[in-house]
Amino acid sequence: MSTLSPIIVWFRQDLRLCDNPALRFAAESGRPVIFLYIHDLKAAGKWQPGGAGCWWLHHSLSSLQKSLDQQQAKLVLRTGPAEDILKTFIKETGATAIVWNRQYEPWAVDRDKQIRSSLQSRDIEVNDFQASVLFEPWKIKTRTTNSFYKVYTPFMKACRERADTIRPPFKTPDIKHIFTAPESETLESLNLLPSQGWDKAFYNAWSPGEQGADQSLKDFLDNSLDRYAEGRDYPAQSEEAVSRLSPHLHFGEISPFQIWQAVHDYKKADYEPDGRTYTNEILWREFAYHLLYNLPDLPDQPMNKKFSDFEWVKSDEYLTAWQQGQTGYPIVDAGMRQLWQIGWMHNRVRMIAGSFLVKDLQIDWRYGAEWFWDTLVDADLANNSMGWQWVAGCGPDAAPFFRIFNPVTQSRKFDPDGAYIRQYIPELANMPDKYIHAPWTAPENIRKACDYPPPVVDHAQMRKLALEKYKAIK
DNA sequence: TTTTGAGTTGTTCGA
DNA sequence: GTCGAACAACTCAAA
Repeated sequence: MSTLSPIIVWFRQDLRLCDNPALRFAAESGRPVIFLYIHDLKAAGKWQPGGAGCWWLHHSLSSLQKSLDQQQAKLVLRTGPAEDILKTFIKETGATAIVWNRQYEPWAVDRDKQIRSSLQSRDIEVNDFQASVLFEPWKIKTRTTNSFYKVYTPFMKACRERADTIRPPFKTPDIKHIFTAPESETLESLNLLPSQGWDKAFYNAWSPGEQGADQSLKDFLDNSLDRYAEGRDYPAQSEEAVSRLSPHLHFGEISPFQIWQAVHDYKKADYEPDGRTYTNEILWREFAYHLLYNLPDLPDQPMNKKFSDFEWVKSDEYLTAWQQGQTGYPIVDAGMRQLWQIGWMHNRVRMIAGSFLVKDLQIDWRYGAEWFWDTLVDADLANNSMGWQWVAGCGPDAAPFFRIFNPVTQSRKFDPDGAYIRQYIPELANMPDKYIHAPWTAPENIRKACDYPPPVVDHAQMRKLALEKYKAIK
């Protein structure tokens, strides 16, 4: 029997048992372990999880509960400000140690710093771990100026030079001592699920939780990795060759270490170019965390300050049309409806839809970021902020101002037979292939037979206007 | 210090 | 139909 006082494993965005350094530390400490999740929506301020994120969180917590149950352990749920909850909880359990895995969102960094010093002043042993990024965002520095990277390619090269430091994933630990679980709130009482039924289609599209994440990775390796470099651009279901791991990664149901290892282990000889293209995406994620950590303003302020003067259009009508998938540009609308239906959009289509909001409708990228934040199951502050700044052209590694996506050209190229469009826009089911990418060019009788809106704006005209505006802020 | 080369995902135009 | 160049100028990172 253990006479040691208990240790708390504070779960946050690391809802997994495998490759979990904090959990591993606790299990190896010999102390009785307590498993805690704190529900504190206020901590993140404006960036608290949106509707889709809450849906995922509910099911991910449920999955974690089940996994712990199998180990005869219990996940304790508590609601309230993290620091208060922890202090009470420590008093209640007599714990003298706590562990967690690090987060990098500015609000989380501040919160954790405060909690760490507050607990340490009460003689609580605090240990935190690197778990959700391959490289700590303060560790990768440029050779010449010893500052953080602002351009992806050199950052990526710097990461690859250090690839040998990427550790193999840890196994799920055997937890020998489990503390008798204190009282827990029920998962239902956290109220994470929507009261209206907008989440119906989510259930078929996703399996939140660690097992679902492992399965997604396995499916991706088995079916898609060896055609990823090319296939990743085609959003139609029958051709989709992406991993769909983004929500699992966001909630930490799987770690980048597990992915890195799995990709490198898988058919080593066939690593190029698909393995490299895919791991480059993992490194894009690293870059987003690198930027967010070093530039806490990233979610709200354009990196390129000239963009503070950009004259964005204020139009509720345009914004609503975009959000509801009623712009009259099928590829854009299909993407926005996919987002609404399953809380996720294929990356190629995110770029097209994002470009359309910012360059064709000329609406401030922050409105796009907010909408994505609320509707994406993979809403992630680092990825979302960087992605929108990139598409708007104001990011530190932005697309050149003249790179404006043509929604018709993109549609023809990446959804040639319109399968993706037809899946999400049933009104266009019978539109001939010839007109599917630009229905306004169809003869009137065909157009009239479909209940689909005409284009909200003229692309060629708006492109010209956008180019002029971009020139004006120089 | 200065120089040099490069920069995720594109489009259009003219030969 | 295909192909290469132009589309600005600037900032970043490394030599």
